[in-house]
Amino acid sequence: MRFSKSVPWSGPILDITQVINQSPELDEILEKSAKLMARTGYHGASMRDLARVTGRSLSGLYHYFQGKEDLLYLINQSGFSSLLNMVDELEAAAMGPSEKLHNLICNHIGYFADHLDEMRVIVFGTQDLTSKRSRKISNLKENYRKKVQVIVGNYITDKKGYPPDTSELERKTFLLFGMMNWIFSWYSSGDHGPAQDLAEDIFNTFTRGCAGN
Amino acid sequence: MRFSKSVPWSGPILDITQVINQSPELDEILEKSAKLMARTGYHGASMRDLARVTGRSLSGLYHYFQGKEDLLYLINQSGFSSLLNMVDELEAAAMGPSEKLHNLICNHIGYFADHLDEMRVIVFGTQDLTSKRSRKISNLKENYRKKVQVIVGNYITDKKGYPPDTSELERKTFLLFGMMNWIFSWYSSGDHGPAQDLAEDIFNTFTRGCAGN
DNA sequence: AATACTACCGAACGAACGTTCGAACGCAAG
DNA sequence: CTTGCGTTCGAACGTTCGTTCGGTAGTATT
Repeated sequence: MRFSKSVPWSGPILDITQVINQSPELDEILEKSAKLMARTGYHGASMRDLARVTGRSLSGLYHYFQGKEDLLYLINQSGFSSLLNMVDELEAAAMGPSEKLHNLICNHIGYFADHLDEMRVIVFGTQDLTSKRSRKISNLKENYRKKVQVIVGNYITDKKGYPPDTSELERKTFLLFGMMNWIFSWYSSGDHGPAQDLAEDIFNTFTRGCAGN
Repeated sequence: MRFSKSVPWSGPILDITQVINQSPELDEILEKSAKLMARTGYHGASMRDLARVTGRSLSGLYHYFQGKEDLLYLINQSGFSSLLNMVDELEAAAMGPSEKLHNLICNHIGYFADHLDEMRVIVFGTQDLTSKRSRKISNLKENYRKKVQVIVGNYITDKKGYPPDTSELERKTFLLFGMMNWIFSWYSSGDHGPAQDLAEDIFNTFTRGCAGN
């Protein structure tokens, strides 16, 4: 038990870094909530709306989490933890810099395309979380960004024979994130083909874009 | 007078396509509202919050517009109209395809960097507008996207000697928008240098990225 | 049969929301 | 001086918000 005061079953373990949502019901609630919040934003989706789309009663929802804000926190944490897990595996893998960058982009785009609604919620930001939680999510995000930046840096170093200066590397990494993350606003697999084709296009565009000085 | 029922001075002309905010007070309200909404989102900024940041009373605000939703509409309309005006001028200019694309990116990034808060509000979407107004903004956005796509298409055609197929062109255009628009989430002129340098970097990355097949 | 616990709900609470209304102010025209 | 108008405001309206509380089934354990 995590909470000294006895609570029915004390909700999800909110302080853990890993993605262990030990309840399929909560997972379903998170997914359907993200689907709604992706359209309306966090404040735009009321608890009554969330009760309706999850097929539950208003008060019944509170059995799975302690407050509305938990939903936003869990959606963000789940997303960034998954991305971090993927890049951690990639870090350890035996691969050339180019292949690593290619895999990174495929993983990122693949996850994004599979969790478009959650990613849309994440793009809207963490302003509505308590500052402590907002900082926690920001740390996850910054960790991920730095690991991606290392992979991009290794690629450029390998390609050009010398490392890029930090501000150029940082900027290029942000441009890559731009191409990848902006798909939240336009991509659907039905209209624009499979995610892997898109990942391929981004990889080609970015690597060729890094070609010159 | 625009409204049959006599109203003090009837608010802004909301149905016009151009950016004619005939009141500097309204402009100031829009700017300060965008600054707050960029952090909190539309629903996250209450009319009482907006009254505070604009230095006015709650009810006093209603002299300059008819409802909270007008603010969101006007911010969106102002942004897209400005972007459209710039690209319209560029369309008419006598310039080569490469120079046109270069100017387009400089204009877009320059406007974005100068109106970061407004652009952040715009990125959050028009879900909170009435469907009629939401459609109006979507039309402006789609118009802009198509004009940019034409310029990108002319550049690629000129560079490769033959036109790209539509789905490739559409995708490349979205990737360009990704690099440009994603700056809403990271760019500040203090930390990352002047906007024109950034525009240069995006132009180089994109054009080199279009080099291959 | 009694107990304990999980899962769930209807009803209600106080707070905050967007909006309205009547009244006041300053100032230029009659 | 009085009138009318653009501008601003405090107070209040009805609604919706997130959350809480008391209670009820159903199930497993004793």
